[in-house]
Order: sequence, then C-alpha cells, then structure tokens
Amino acid sequence: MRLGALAYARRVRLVIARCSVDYAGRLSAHLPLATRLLMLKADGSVLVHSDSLSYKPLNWMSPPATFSTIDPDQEQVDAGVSEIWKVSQAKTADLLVISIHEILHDSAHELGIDPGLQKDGVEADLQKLLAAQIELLGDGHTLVRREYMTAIGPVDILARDADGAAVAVEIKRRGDIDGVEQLTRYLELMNRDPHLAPVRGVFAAQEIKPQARTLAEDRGIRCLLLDYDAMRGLDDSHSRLF
Amino acid sequence: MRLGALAYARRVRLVIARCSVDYAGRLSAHLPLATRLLMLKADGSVLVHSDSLSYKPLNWMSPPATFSTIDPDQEQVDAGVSEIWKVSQAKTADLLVISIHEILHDSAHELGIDPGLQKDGVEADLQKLLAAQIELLGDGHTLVRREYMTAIGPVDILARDADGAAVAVEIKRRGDIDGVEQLTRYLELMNRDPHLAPVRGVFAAQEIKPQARTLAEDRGIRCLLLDYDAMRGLDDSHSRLF
DNA sequence: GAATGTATCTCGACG
DNA sequence: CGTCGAGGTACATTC
Repeated sequence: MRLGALAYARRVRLVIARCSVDYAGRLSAHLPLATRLLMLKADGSVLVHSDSLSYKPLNWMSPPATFSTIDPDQEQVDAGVSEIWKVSQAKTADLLVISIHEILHDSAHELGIDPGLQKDGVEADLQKLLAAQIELLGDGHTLVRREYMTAIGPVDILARDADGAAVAVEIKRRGDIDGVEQLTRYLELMNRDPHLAPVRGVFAAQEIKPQARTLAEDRGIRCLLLDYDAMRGLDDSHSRLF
Repeated sequence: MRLGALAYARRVRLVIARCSVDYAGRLSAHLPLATRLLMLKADGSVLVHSDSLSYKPLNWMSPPATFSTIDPDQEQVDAGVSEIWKVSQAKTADLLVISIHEILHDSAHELGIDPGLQKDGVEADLQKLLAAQIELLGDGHTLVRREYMTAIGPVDILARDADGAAVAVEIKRRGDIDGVEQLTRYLELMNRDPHLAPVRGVFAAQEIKPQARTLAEDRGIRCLLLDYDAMRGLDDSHSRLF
C-alpha cells in the first residue's frame, strides 16, 4: 500500500465550460469552441467529455500529469479566452491545452478510495473445458497435455487423433489472424521434432474471423468453433442480478 | 416504475453518490458501495467514474440505452438503498443496475452539439501523402492505387517501379514486427497472381523498430522511413498549437 | 521494465 | 448492417 496515494485529497473537479482544446503528442488534435464537461481527477489527469459518445473522452491526458493555468495573451483575450489550462505529461512530452472562454459550472467533490471492480465469470477457461471435452476435436481424440511447452512458448493443447497422430490446438476467444500466425509458428517448430511429426493444427475459437479462417485453411489448419455456453453446460447461468 | 428523468435533449447530468453497481452482459461485474461520479449523457448512456484511473470508467453502459428508476424493495431499503437506477440496452440485453444510497451532488447541464475532434498525423494521412509523393519510393515509380484489395485485405499502396514491376507498400505510423508479417502475407498472396508477380515489398513507417527492420530485410522487404513533417511540408498545412 | 494478450475494447470506414 | 483494421488504444499479466 502506497502512502503517497493516501496523502492526496481524493477529489474530482467538474467544470462545464465553453472551451477549445488542443492536443499535441503522438498526433495532433483540435476541438473547436463548444460547451463541454471537463473532469479533473485527483492524479492530475484530465478528461474532456461531450454529452454523447459514451465511454471515451473527446480528448484527455493520462496520469501522471501536471496541471497549470496560464494567463492568455492580449490576442487570446480579444478572442474571448479568459483562462488557459495546460496539462502536460513529463515522460512523453504530451501536451493538452484547454482554452477556457466561459465557465458555466465548477464544483469539486471528495470521493474517497474506491474498492475497485470485481469481475466474474469472464475468464474463458475454454482451454480447461476443451481439455475436458477433448472429443470435440473429433471421435477418438485423446488429450496429451495442456500448455505443451515448445522452445517458443506453450501450445494450448496437444492431443492425438484416433490414429495416434499429433494435433496441436490453439485456442482463442476471438479467432484473429494473429492467432493463426502463432499456431503456424508452433506447427513449424513441432514438425521438426521427429517424435511429434507430423503435427496437424486446429484453430479453435468462439468466433473465427473470415480472414483468419481463410488463412488457416490455406495453411491446412482446421478451424473449430467453440460454443462456450454449451461446453460450460447450461447449469450455471450468471443470473446473479435477479 | 417511472420512466427516464433523462429524456432531455443534449444534456448531461452529473451525480456524486454513494452507490453500488452491478453489470450483467458479456460478463458480470460488481462495484461495492463507495462514493463515485455518475455521468448520464443525453443518449441514455451512463458512466461510473472514480477519481483516478483516468480515461476508462469503472463501469458503464453504451448508447443507445434506456434509463429508468425503480423503487427499492423493503430489504433494499433496510440495506440503505434510496433509489435504484436501471440502464439497459435493448439490442444486447446488457443491464446496468446502480443502487443509490445517498446523493451528494446532482446537477444537469446543457452542452449543445459538439463539432467533433479534428485529427492530424494518423496512418491515413501518411498513406495520402505517400500516394501523392509516390516518387519517395524511388525515381520513376508510379501509383497504381491505394487500398489495393486482396483476398485477405487491402494493401495500403500498390505502385510500379521504373521498370514496371509491381511494388506493394505497407504503411505504419510505428513499424513493428506485426506490420512486416502483414506485408509478408500480402506479398505471398500477390506473388501467386501471374498478372502481378513478381511483387516487391516496401515497409514504410515514421519509425521502424530494429527487430522489424531485421525481419523485413531478411525477407527482402525494403524499409522506408517517412518524415511526416517534411511530407506534409510539401503539401500545404500549418501547425495549430503554436 | 519490456513484452504479450485481452477488452463489456471503442470507433470509423467500407462493402 | 456486418466486417475489418486502427487506436494518443487502455489495461492486466507475465517474463
């Protein structure tokens, strides 16, 4: 537990203001003059929100950031700017400049320490389930082991088919091209091992993107769609809310 | 059950409240009782923020969402709940339930329509600029087209060199190994097309990581560093911040 | 700390 | 409307 975090006032400042915003960092971005919500958090970070397009701020500065206000020059005053906020991140040299024209609301609130989010039932233990239901690969398949180690990392599942031939399975929640590349590297390596070769590949996922499927099948890798709910059994539904 | 107090146009409502939050959708999640900022946007979406961990809300509901309040039952009243907010998304059946224990601040603000963010310096800009300045690939190069479609996706730029040979260009802001892999897949596919083959590859980026450069050159792919500022300078533009 | 994989990803573009 | 790729991805976990 860090004492430093406790020493700070856990406050959030909410400002509704007509403002324009400029950001310079990895890219440049500009927000023309409009009324927005500015949220200043305890760690110096700043979020600029509009009244729609949830989740993502229009613009922001990530912590740790330093906040300062500077006086507008005469030209800016003439343009209607009353105050300029400068938010900078020393490490990345990112800079967020908020030109305030008019503050319509300004309040600060003590929030206290948040116990944090508890997630539940996310972790697709697809791997565990598929290992337990290895026959989903096809009749007569047997499990050799999960997390079969190779020189470049663990293959999710190594199995053998009815004829005793090795089968390497890569499991993803969403099957993307990256996953196919990953499995391809494993297969290339494993097929150099005379104890294993020939090794066939199975790309298993709850959802397989068409391009990934195309690439996989082009490389002789079989695609297997996994039905998570069916595999988990319909017994435990996450109806904790009702 | 009374319907949304939030059916107003272009407004954002800010509430500071002691509350607990439950979410059920792709996953289940729970936030224990604590003081948080609740942001209700005009489109019915809701964000639950703490005073740190910028950018991402602790919990949220994406638009389009419908908002309603329901009265707590006796058990909930005994537990200190004064009000329950229910935010649901019809399409996905996601549900966010906020159990309000105490409201410490409550204000609503008219924001108006936001003109939106103007971005500058992303991959699309690089692609446009390189297409316009195709001679950066070398003397005598000509543009065939941007976003040349293949079965596994569009190649950023297809050009021909002074001898009329095809050149496939993959453009990245930051060139790492993934980009080289991507270009390699395109090249492999395109080289099967007798109308195109042989196709040479060029990996163009503002910044190319050493590992990516090594891999690319090992595969006969030429690396090209792009100077965005210089390229933009040949075009017409201006820096806004200073 | 760097690298890797996931995400209630979000968001835009394009067919 | 789906699909696909990029993101100032953000964020957690592992090496």
